[in-house]
Amino acid sequence: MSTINVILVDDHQLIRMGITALLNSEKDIKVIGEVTSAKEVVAKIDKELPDIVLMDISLDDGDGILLTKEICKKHKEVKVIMLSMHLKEDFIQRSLKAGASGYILKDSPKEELIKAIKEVAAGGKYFADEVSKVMLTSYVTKAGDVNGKRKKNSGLTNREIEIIRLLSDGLNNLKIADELDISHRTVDTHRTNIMQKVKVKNVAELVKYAIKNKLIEI
Amino acid sequence: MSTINVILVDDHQLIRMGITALLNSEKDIKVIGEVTSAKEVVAKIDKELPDIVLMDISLDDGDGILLTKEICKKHKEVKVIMLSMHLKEDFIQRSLKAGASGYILKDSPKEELIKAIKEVAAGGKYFADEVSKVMLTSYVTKAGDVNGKRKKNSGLTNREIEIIRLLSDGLNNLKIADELDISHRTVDTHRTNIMQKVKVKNVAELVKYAIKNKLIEI
DNA sequence: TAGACATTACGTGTTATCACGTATTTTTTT
DNA sequence: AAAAAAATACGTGATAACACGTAATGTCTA
Repeated sequence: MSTINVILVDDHQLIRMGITALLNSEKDIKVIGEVTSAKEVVAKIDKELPDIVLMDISLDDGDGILLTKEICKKHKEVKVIMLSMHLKEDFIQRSLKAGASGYILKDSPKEELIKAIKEVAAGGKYFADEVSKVMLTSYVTKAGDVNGKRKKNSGLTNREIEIIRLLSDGLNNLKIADELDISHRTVDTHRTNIMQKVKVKNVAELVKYAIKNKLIEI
Repeated sequence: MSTINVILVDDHQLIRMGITALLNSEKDIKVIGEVTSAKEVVAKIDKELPDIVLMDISLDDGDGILLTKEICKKHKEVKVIMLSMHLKEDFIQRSLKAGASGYILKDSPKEELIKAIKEVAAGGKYFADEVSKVMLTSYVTKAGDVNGKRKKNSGLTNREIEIIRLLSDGLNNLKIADELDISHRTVDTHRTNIMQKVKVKNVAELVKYAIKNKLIEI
């Protein structure tokens, strides 16, 4: 088996170092690049074309899920594995929808990370045990629509959820617009619609809603 | 110089691995134990009596700062260095008060960690550059006097906490003023002071701070 | 292919927030 | 009693949020 080239996206140096140290002890896997901020991710991947991207889900200056979406759309041969601190059903689902091939937790045993990389590099998918369990539970409880068509999300669209998460991160309309590459007026529209849908009247309540409904991590 | 014995307290395996890998490349430093939960910390330290404890500030099942206090009180020869994800003035000051000898960020360069350990093991103190800057800023802005008087005005006042609760409930300045029977300009002042103290720049971040610090419930 | 929904974007105006301040009064601590 | 801290309040100005709208595309699907 040829070497699996990995690019690591995480804004915490110690975590990057940990993973790198861990992966370098595997001879089949090579970390060919590390990226620390959302801004640099796409350019780096365009340039290096790795087999696997290990993507931290919560970057300081961006959103790992959005980046994943972009990457998967642009480079079909590049596989993305999400790295997350916590088990959040919403994150898992949105990661999958964005095109991620795996989802593992930062406190999973090291074997799991290596296994995940190998499996995904071989064209498969990999989810940590706990993640699979959450997915299953969710699948069961959401039964009633077999075709993966869930709608009961208080009627929030994907875009709206994205906006909520960025709002909750403390970004203002302009920064969100910048992040999503749309007009700030559009963000304003989304915000208005969101407020109406979830029946809140300001950001404070929206953040609490987002936390309550596990749209964001605290 | 004899070997510096380190115990590592962090609930995330990958971070523990990263730090261990990093430290083991230094011949003067040896990681003699890893602890993953708050419950086990004190017993482990009682038993091993390390030179240095690297303490994650936010453990899943406990509070790194409280543990630090306990350790420092019990074992004067054991030095604690805090490991934190973020620059929070409040955390820094509480850590110092608890007896920590250092405070570094998880995304600081690796040299910094090693330097910190050596410095603290030698009886000194070490703070990451950014941390020192926050401490200085705080010191300067809080001291309106030239005499270099020490104000350790770290915590939030009762009134400020009251305001945070109401803000987090989605009330605006006017409604809060009404609720507390004070002028809305006073609320504005409190809000400004709060934002400065906890180093956030808008309500979204403040709500998350409040939840994180258990000032409010969700 | 017509209809529904999602996403995009703008106009206009009011109100709130936030960032600078300064400053007095009350309460607590020394 | 003196000093420090907390709580009170105001001035000014820039920027952002919020509340109404309208409306053009894009996308999915019944």
